[in-house]
Amino acid sequence: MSLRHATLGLLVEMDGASGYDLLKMFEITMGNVWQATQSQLYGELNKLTTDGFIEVASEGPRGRKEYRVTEAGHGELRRWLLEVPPKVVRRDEILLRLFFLGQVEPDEAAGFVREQVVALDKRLADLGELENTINWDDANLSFYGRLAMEYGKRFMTMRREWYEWVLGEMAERDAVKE
Amino acid sequence: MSLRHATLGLLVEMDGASGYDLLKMFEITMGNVWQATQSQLYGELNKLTTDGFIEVASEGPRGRKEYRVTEAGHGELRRWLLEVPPKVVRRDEILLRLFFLGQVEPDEAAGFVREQVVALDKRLADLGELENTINWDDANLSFYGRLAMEYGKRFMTMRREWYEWVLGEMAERDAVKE
DNA sequence: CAGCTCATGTAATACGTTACATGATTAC
DNA sequence: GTAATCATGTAACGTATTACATGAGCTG
Repeated sequence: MSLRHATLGLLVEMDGASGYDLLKMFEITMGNVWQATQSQLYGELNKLTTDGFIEVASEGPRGRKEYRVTEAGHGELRRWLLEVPPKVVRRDEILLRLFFLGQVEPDEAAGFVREQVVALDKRLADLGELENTINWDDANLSFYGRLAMEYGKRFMTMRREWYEWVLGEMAERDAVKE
Repeated sequence: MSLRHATLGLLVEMDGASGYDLLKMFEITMGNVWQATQSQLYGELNKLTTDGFIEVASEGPRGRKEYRVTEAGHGELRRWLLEVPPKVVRRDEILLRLFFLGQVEPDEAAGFVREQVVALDKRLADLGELENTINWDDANLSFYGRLAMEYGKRFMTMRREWYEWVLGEMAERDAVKE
């Protein structure tokens, strides 16, 4: 049920927005935090409306609907933030592959890890670029968004170091085998 | 489609097993990597059989079915490992909450972060315990499993340090406000 | 023989992805 | 006037969670 709360939270921070606006916000600021597709978002907005957590504040051109969080919605968000224990979902495709890399040749395994390093460096660069692009005008989004961004950096750096370490371990093992 | 490959990979490493055995293996060794529920696993085993990637090698007491990976299954696993680009899903409920912590009082927000630290310490302790429990007899599972475990440790440690840093940032901000 | 563990399955529901579909408005 | 952008929606399918259901075999 977290898409629901991500939507509510963003709507509060943005002080009202359309589905289209929200979608962009998900792409830009929430890339490292929570993904959402267009279909999913529009569906959720309708459900949130039915449940009374948001309402259509005004309608604009091209069928645009500007949503706003209701009192009930603020309550729900607060309840979720403080009372619902976070559910940690652990599913990492890269780690999963690593687990089974013993089933291919050592050089193929090392190649896989090196590809991940390249991909990671690209993402780190993208993150740096994003950091410069973002308009940190909202006080809350700015403070907490910056914390999340720092997390992203630390996470990728940790991952990079671990990859290097893995390559070292692999090299060592293969050297011993000779 | 990764449950499929997690199942194939584990079946290869275990050199054949029942759904029940696999389920335990998922719980014990794959906790930090890939979660699976009982329903999901049994369903996937039947689909894998239909698709010819695994087969029932023998049947035991209580309707037990011992599965084994077929040639086609080995090929599929190899293909997935080396040719299918890993899909990174970024959804982190804790980070998501952090993003919106500006919407509750500062002390409530700090309380939330502190709770996460406690939960993390518990998981780190569990991981250490798990490390001692595991029977690292299979050469591949031992080598790659150890790499994955090291990842788990580094990940949690990074996270812990970041939480500390977050608490520091929060304290600083609140001090400035006075 | 009672209770535990082993062992598999299904049904309902929720959540997520991909693709398709449509049309209004704006900018050039 | 045509291309790009804004804007929303639905349908089909795949994946995941929860709960229910059932029974065989082992242990004391």
